[in-house]
Amino acid sequence: MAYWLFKSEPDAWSWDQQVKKGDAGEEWGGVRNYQARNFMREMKIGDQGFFYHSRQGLEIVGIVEVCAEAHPDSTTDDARWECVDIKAVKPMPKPVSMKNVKANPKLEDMVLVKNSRLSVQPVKPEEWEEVCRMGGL
DNA sequence: GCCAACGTTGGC
DNA sequence: GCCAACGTTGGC
Repeated sequence: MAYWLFKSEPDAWSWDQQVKKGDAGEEWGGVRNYQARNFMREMKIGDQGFFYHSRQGLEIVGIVEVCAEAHPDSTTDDARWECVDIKAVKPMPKPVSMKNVKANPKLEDMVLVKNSRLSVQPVKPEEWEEVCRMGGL
């Protein structure tokens, strides 16, 4: 079981929209970054991820689960791009903000802090536990 | 809204 | 294959 983090601007695709999709989930399409795509190729069904609101919100608002492994991205004909499907699992009782993440020494190596531009990122198990604890889970 | 950081593109 | 120019992202 691996852990990940998915970033989205709530203007484009928000946690609420993701929740409304329910167990059907939603294709995480539109990613045009090789690093991010490569991480999606590594994902397995059942892997867990944080759902993070960038630009507006700047906080981890919920937990999602991978419900389809990497497949061609339907938002393009370009065969280079693939994506997974994810579904909402549960919201964070207390969303964990970027500020809180930065203030926590245990999370100083998180990709979210180190490379804030990467839209799909791996999360270490110890980071996962720490963020869940901070989020009230 | 600004702008630094990063990834990609394309001329050489 | 280098690297300058450009476009985009995302925290502030």
